Amino acid sequence: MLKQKITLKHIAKELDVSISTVSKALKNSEEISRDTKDRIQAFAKLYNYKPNNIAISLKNKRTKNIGVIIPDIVHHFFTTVVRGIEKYANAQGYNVIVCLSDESFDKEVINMEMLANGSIDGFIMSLSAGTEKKKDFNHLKEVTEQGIPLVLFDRVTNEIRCDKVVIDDILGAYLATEKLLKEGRKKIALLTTEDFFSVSKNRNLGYEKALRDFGLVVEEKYILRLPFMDIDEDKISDFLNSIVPDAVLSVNEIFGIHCMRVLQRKGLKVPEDVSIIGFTDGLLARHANPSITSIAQHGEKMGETAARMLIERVEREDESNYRTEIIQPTIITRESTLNF
Amino acid sequence: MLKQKITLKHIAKELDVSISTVSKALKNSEEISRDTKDRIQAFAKLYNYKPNNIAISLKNKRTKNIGVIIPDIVHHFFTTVVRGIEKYANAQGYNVIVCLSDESFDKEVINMEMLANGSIDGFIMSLSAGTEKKKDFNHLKEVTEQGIPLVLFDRVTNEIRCDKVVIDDILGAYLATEKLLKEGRKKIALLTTEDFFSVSKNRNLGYEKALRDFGLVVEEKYILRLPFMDIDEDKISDFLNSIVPDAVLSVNEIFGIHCMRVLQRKGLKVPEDVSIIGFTDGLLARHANPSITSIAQHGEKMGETAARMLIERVEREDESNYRTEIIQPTIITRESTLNF
DNA sequence: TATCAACACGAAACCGTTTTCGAAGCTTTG
DNA sequence: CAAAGCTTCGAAAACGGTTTCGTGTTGATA
Repeated sequence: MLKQKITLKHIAKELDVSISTVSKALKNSEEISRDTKDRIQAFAKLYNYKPNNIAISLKNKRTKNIGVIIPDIVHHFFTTVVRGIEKYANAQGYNVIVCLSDESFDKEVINMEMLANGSIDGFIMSLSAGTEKKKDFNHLKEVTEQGIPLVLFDRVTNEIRCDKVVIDDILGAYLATEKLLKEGRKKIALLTTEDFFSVSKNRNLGYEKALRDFGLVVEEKYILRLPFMDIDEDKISDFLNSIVPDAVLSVNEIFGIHCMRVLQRKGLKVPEDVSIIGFTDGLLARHANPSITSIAQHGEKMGETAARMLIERVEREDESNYRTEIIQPTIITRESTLNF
Repeated sequence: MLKQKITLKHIAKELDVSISTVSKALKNSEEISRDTKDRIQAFAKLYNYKPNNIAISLKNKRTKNIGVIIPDIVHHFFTTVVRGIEKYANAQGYNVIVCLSDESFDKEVINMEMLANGSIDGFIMSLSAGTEKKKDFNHLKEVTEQGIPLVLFDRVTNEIRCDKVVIDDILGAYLATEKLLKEGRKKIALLTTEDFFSVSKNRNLGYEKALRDFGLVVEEKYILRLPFMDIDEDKISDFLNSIVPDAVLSVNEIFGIHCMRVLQRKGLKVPEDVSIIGFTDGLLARHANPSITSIAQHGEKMGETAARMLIERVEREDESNYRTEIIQPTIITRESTLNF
């Protein structure tokens, strides 16, 4: 009952030819006579022969696997990136091995080591919070020094020379802030995280730049820095008691939506009294009531781009001209802003 | 500059011993003298030797890779399952190769074939919508006949004999409906999809059973069947014009949250006028305003369970006693119900 | 001193392919 | 008719490991 996988050796023995002949016949080599090829190919089809991937990988030192290491998978943005990677990679005949670092430096290192010993042809990754805090990139350095191609996306570092894909976070925040300013908003609050995230830092910069460009000053009291991934409506509530903004820019979806909840409970109307724009065009923004105007990061495009850069490098195998592709964010207008 | 990966052969030549000696020394074999082992191990450590995964896979016909095929990754439930699989698998030294079927039968088949030729030790999958509609499971049959272990989760079929993990959807819907009834609700609407999804069908059954147990009749006019993955607030609005429910049970998060939006725009208050319970305890339910009472499907536990069942079977390699583990759903009480 | 076990190591097969090279057997050519 | 050239195939090495089995050396024992 257990149909054992058939190998070249089996076919060779059965048809009384050599393994090499079978191999060549199945590749339609000119070396083999029409007759023999027909016999072998028919037999192979009958028994549904498929070459063993592992053996092929060992032979040509190519696995056709891509290793993807992301901090978290229960996260809309990363999920869209993975989808983009998957689509492009699959179309090129590559498989995607996904590992989660769980925002931990140690897990990131372990995962890289697990995959770096032949399992994959290259890495696509976004740094864990732990790594960004620690600023230790030796595991990345080791991998690139071994000649394994690496593409960093979103959470990147200048310490490593490799291909990168980022979005222009400064521009994104600028666009958002500009839109709020053009609606006539003057007291624009910023909900952000601690600064060690490269993305948050850049978003803060864009916000500040827009304010200054419009002749306003950046006031620290309008900025609320919340701990990463911690949703504490009380802190937001306290913040909104200390100042009364007429608009809010949030560097992520979660902070934005909870800010809206707090505002609504204080009896304020969105967008009549307060406009809200949030980063990340995810499910929450789309389905909230009112739906939230967002800065789209185009994760799927980012994933596709990263996969394209990686596969190109894997197949060209040169190690020069590292590029950084910059994805342009766009603003998606929804109900949480005035939109005239 | 390009540090080539070092192999047993390199070490052997450098230290003037045989490859077998190196291999044994690195495994601390008793056969090799303390002296030689020390030399070899020191050298290996110095040059950071790591055995090549592919070679090992070829030798022991074990890849330590698990293939996961899911319909979509930008979907909170599947994402939590993947996380559960990843955690358990990683802890056991396995890697996870994720493939997306995109709800398409053809892609599901292609993905399985790509992985079935040696790349993985076993499959964990949830059927695509296309496959459930087509009722063609030959690709699954082929794989199991080859002796490749398979675990189905959530969207499963009776046609295939293998391990399965499902949640008790009937119970979940029953619990939800029961809660609404106990709140005194009498006119409970059901938002569901077409019947070919095994999950939706069971949820409908649970809803109907609860109504009957409480002496109510199931009225078709209280049931709205929406196309899969299509969010059309107008249809919901029309539905809510034709009947006036005092509670709504939605078989997924999206329908539920949009139903709430429509109700709110009609001036109805949730939960004062209408209670809402939705399946899938995802981001939307958690962060909505008001937050939505949900049936938690415990995706992470499901993933863990599936991974455990698969790895056990891979490592025991027997082919009997297929089990179906049933995850118990639980109700998570939030703001969209009365909760007394 | 001859015998034998223990020790330490190497040769070789094997996993399933690909690919180079050599060598038959046949046909063509001068 | 001999040399050359095709056609068609097989042997063997290679990828990087693991593992079985054999063997030479050493020291102990009778």
